[in-house]
Amino acid sequence: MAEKKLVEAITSMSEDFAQWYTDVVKKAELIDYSNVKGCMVIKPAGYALWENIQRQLDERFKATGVENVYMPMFIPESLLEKEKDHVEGFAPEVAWVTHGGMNPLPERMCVRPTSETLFCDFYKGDIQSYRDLPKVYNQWCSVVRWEKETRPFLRSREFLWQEGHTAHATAKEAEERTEQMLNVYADFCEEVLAIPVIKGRKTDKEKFAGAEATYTIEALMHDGKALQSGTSHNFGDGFAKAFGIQFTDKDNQLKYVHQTSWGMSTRIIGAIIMVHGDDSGLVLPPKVAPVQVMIIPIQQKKEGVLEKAYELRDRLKGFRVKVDDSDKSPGWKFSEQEMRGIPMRVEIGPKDIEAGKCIICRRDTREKIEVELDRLEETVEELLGKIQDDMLNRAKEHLETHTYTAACREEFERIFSEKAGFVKAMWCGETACEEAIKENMAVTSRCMPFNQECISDTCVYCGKPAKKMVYWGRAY
RNA sequence: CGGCGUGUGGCUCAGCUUGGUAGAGCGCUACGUUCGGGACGUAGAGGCCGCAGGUUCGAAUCCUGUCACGCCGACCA
Repeated sequence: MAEKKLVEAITSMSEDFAQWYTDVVKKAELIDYSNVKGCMVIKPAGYALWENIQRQLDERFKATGVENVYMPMFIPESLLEKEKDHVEGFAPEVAWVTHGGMNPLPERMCVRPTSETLFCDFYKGDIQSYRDLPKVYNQWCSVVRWEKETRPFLRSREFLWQEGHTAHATAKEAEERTEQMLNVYADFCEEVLAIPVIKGRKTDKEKFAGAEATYTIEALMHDGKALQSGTSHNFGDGFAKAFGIQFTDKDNQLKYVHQTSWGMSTRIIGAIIMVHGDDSGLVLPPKVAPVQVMIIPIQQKKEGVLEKAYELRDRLKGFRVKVDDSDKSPGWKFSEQEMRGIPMRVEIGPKDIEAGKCIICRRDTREKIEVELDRLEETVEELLGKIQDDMLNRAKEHLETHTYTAACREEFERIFSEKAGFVKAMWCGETACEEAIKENMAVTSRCMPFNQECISDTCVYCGKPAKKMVYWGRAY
């Protein structure tokens, strides 16, 4: 990032990454802070981004047979308490509703931190026969978790997400669905958001409260910290037993269903910012950018300039395109377009019109390209595709060059003291060892990747026989 | 929940030590000149200084309390 700094309003990444993040979120006009700590106003630019994520993810869900539903936002305390591990996991961070108007409620209710219990309660009554299975439901909603420390998108007290909840006749089918949805997330991140991810399984310590197995996709941010970007849980029949969700199978036996849940939240917007952003602001992959092309007229008061800009806009109707016809100076508009992460801008002024050309400037590389006006549509299409591909490739390269391998404890500790990124290392499989690593090194296990490698025979930390290769890192 | 910090026009902040007419820059409005990397001039509008007590002839400034927000830790998507 040795580029010239064009705008003072954004702190540079190298100076203070956290401040850079906050500056970008604000200057790109994604959110405003609100009067409630940890709750944010998502502004048009931020919400349009979420809508694009939502739409494309939803299409991918539906292609696998998912149906959307909506559950209540309140959970009676008695219902939340039905699954022991689950309530222990979430109790510290739920918000309680105790009154209706002036009157105390007979039973307090929490605002959903996640809706497993609600889906289970519903499924209990809705499922009788194997013919009622599978249930493959999803809801788009917000949930509330009363976090102590909050950051826009990364950790807010209320956040938007989707939560899928499925019920199946067999353990095998549930496991398949769990993995299938993890793959949907991973493919979505890579193909749409240009974010490469590591797919794997969480250790027992890190898995979801009440789950038998949690799968995760982990992405690496620009500062070398990890971000869990989507999760998929296999509950086995644990919730089914706690809630009594039974069905009569073909063999006339009463059986418990096997369940899964999976979610992706507005947190992914934080990942987009921290994977692709630079010192000039946000950089959006063309496939999710609410505006893909900003046309900026130069000397727009001169005869014919604005008209030409509108004409180009009309010719680019197949893309998400806008003309910045405000009366700011061109330099201002350039900076504005860059801070907002709009993938491409078209500069058009009297000189260009005379020459039958325009200037296209890529947001990701800031490369300026002179384009014949009659080749505009094809050039824009080609360049948007190239930007998308290049962004993924750069992110992949960053992931690769910031993934290290440690064979022994000395190496493990040295890498984390000198570098930021993922470290692949062997692990004995014991929670106590994992806790010691966290305690002493402030490093957590991110996942046990599906693509296992054998780095050594012994645990990188305690030296006992190794069971799994683990990605370790510092996480958001 | 612990540590640190901040509350003064829309925003960023100065003023507070040593009490005495509420300030600057940016933004905003109007008009004009500009326009290829955050242009400029002129004229305007906009504030009971987070809130509540107290001290004082007099409080943005001193004292007490309180609330809110931000950052960093512990916990979590």
